[in-house]
Amino acid sequence: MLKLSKKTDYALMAVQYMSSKGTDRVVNTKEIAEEYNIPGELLAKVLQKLGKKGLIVSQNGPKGGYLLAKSPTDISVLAVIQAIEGHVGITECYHNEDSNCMQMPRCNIRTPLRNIQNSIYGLLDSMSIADMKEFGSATIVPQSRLYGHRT
Amino acid sequence: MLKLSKKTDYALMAVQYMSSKGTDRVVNTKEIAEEYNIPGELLAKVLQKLGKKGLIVSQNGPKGGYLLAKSPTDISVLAVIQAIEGHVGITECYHNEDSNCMQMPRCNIRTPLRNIQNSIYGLLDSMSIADMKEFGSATIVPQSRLYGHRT
DNA sequence: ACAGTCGCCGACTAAATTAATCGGACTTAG
DNA sequence: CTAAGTCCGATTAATTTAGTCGGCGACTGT
Repeated sequence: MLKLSKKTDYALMAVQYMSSKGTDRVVNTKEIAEEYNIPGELLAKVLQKLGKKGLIVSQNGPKGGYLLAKSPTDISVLAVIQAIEGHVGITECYHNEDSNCMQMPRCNIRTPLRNIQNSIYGLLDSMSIADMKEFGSATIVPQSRLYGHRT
Repeated sequence: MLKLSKKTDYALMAVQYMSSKGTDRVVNTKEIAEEYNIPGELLAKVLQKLGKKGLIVSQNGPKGGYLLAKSPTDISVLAVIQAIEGHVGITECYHNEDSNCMQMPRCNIRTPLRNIQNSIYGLLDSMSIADMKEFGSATIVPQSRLYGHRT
């Protein structure tokens, strides 16, 4: 349905939150969960995934928690999404070799959809967490002229 | 998961198919279903939805079927997607008034995600069925420079 | 050294969405 | 008048997503 999952939302919120707290401050799961009314156990898993992907760094024990692994300008929205959702494909039948899609043989939409997908990838990759923060308060619309041949 | 539903895929395939058959030729559900190995009953509903939205025109009785309602250059990919999926929202908590999202009060990602969504909308709206056909055989990549400040 | 806080992990259940099927009505060319 | 088609709502099946549970391991402070 072309929608991000809740987990991904949570991931973006968390990363954004950490970003807002500075790069040095250790933040724990409970703190974020309470800030945004997110089920703690679920958020925990989300953060663990982000950790595994190297986007954030964990610190064990009491007073432990998480830190951003890099500068917010170096973490793309795409990276966060992919960390949680794995392969982000606009369609099943394209990149997935074992998708045994019945339409494969004659499919007439794969190539154009892949192009659309690539454009979306490009967009998501070009936006960093730092950018999100910026756009969050202001109302800048990063609308782009892409093809622009339709009205 | 940022993926189109099968129904939407079917819709795009069908419209594309009709487009390829010319604007005057009446095409029936079975024909398309067999061409692409799509469950007929399901495709039927998809086509009915496209009909209701005025993208295609139906013709009853034997030798009936469907026709594109307009030129393939005037049918955007977005229109087809929206005909099937209704409101295409990258996130729950934004446009939907009754989504009672628990994160609403402090959500720090709504605005930036809306901007991303708008960009995707723009992309999908700028691409027509006729464009898809073009990109289908060739391998043109309509990748765009959008922000371009990340490597 | 041990107790409490916190991350780590996998299995599980519940809920929601999507895919597909079924049954029957309406329309119309031949 | 009948067969080939669309039309439509209800239902079931399958898949995905959301959230829960229980136990383990790491670390800090006393």
